[in-house]
Amino acid sequence: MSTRVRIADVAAAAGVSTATVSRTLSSPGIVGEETRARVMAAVAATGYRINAAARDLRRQQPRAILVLAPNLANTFFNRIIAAIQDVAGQAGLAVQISDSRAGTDMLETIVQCGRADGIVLLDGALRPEMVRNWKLPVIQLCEWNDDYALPGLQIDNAAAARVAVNHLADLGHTRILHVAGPSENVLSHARRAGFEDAMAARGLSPEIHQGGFTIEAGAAAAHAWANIADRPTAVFTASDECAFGFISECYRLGFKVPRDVSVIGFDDVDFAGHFLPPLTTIHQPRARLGRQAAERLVSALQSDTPLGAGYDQIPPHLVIRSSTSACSASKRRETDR
Amino acid sequence: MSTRVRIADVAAAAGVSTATVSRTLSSPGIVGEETRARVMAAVAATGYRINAAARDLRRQQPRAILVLAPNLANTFFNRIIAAIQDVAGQAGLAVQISDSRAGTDMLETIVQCGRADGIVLLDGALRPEMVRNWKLPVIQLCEWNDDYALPGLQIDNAAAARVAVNHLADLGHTRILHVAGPSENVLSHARRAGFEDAMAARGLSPEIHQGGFTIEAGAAAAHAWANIADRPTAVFTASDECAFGFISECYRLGFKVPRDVSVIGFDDVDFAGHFLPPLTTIHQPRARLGRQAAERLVSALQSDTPLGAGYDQIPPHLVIRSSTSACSASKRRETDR
DNA sequence: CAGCCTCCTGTAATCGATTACATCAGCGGC
DNA sequence: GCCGCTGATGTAATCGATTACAGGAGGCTG
Repeated sequence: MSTRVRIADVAAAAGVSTATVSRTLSSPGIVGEETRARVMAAVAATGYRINAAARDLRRQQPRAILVLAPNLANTFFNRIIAAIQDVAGQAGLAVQISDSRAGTDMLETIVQCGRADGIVLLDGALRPEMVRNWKLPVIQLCEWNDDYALPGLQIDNAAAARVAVNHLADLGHTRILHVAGPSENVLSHARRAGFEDAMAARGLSPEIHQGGFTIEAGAAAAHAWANIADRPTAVFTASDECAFGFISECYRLGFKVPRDVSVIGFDDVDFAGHFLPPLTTIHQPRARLGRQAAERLVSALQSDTPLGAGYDQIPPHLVIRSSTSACSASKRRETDR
Repeated sequence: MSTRVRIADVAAAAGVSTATVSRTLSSPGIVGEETRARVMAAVAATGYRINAAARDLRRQQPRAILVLAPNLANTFFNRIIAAIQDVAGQAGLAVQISDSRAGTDMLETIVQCGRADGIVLLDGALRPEMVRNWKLPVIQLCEWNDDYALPGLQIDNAAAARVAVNHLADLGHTRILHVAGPSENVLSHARRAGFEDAMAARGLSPEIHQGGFTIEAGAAAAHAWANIADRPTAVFTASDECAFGFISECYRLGFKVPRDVSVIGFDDVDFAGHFLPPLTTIHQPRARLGRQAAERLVSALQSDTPLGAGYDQIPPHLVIRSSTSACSASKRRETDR
């Protein structure tokens, strides 16, 4: 038994042809009952497992989906990928993952080599000419790019930013700083736009610090914030990581949260509720996002219908914890100078 | 161009046979220079990409590795998987991921269907009879199981626990509590054994709370700790997550870290250095672990030599931050009662 | 010039499954 | 008894690449 069991071996063991074995396995209904039992017994006895390459070649579909993310090391993607894997696994599809920043040629090879039936794309910054040229069904998730002309799923980032601003404004804050994400990122844009909208609607003037999604960017923003003469009393950061960095650095500089500054994050990563202080943040239902995107893709693949167009937007949900509190600006102003 | 470009199309465009195209692509050295140029031009002109299923079938190797992890949603795996993907990508191998807890039959199908050349196994709790029966090269990573009889790579968990104990003992702590991981987990055992060893070597009596790796387990452990009449002054937890939960809950209960209790975590996850207080913890070089395991597997695959046996153990490295400090037991004891 | 070797390229078998088509048994109706 | 139909199964072509083997061109040696 050193060599792999082939369908012909099963056929021989069951005393039928390979066609019958194949049919028994893929559409049991059309073979005779007694034959089916014999074949199943032979399959069990030989320990036969289908050869994926041969099936894929003949059927011209690999029964797999490809997940492309800009940075697999980012903890944000975990639950998303886990959910995709879960849905795909249920449907009998394999999951391949790749770094979407691997380089154009490598990416083309990965996508075009026929190893995947469909793609979940978590990166909005690839070359649109390349992406548009892909012949597989693609669904964008979290990030998006209008130039891809592809369907997508994400939370309503602009609305989320508005919710964040309104929460802070309701607490009495009037000087609100937004630590924005990377300038070229679509999420940064949407969140920043929502921030500016909501501030305008409240009659407040927006203040923006060009930051990033990382802990380091948050820490740097804290320094910038600390150096402002008349410091904003609230900060809305582009991500939880950024908020963590901001808060940690604030403590290091001698400030306290929310006493000296209220902070709202974005994402509600696993850890946000256990931070000190527990972080008020916009929740991203990552498992749900992954599941929903995967389900949409899988059902399109199974029914062989196109994915459809347009974006599904999930309404934002603010989780209020302890990093935000009512503005104590008057009190602070006395002690400040 | 609606249908996929095949090797025959390239051959026709270049005016050569399919064999020559294949040779040009896989071993350019053996075709004539002028021919090679013509073929390359034809490949570029047609946009040809090799069909993976056909190649895999003929070559009998899928050029892919499979990563099996017990819980993909766990943030611990991110950097490991990213590193594996990086190494594999460089070598032209695809990466497939699956949940190792998907169920025996599904797992068997995934492993045996011939989609992968080798496996990185992050789960030490699968049925040994199943794993031993796999015909692919497998390397265990982080977790291990002697009954698999497979090579592996991990940090020296027992030594790490000893380092943690020594650090605390050097700070003057004599009452040290270990919040252990899940009882059936191999990492829990190794860390606990190392803890007990080191305590014995120091002439201290080990105290153990049966906990877990999660934030919730840490929080529960904090309650248990708080209820001890004569509380240990230091805690060594099974994981960073557990430490976070422990510390958060301590604050909620009115204790401070490290003032009232020193805490050491395990893993040094991304976030540990930015926690409040920054967490003293055992560093797990996750990117390195992933890279090294992948390199060992890839090189075995490329040279077609067996993986070899035995475990590679990486020496532990303690990162000292601010969640541990010298024992102030005498001072505390005065105020305690 | 024969003989042989090297270098390059083409022909065709092959990997292991799927499936269109052919075949055959059994049955019912006229 | 003949025809046609249905349902079950076998035969063999096929998916798209790789590669063993064959063959031809050109050069070198004796």
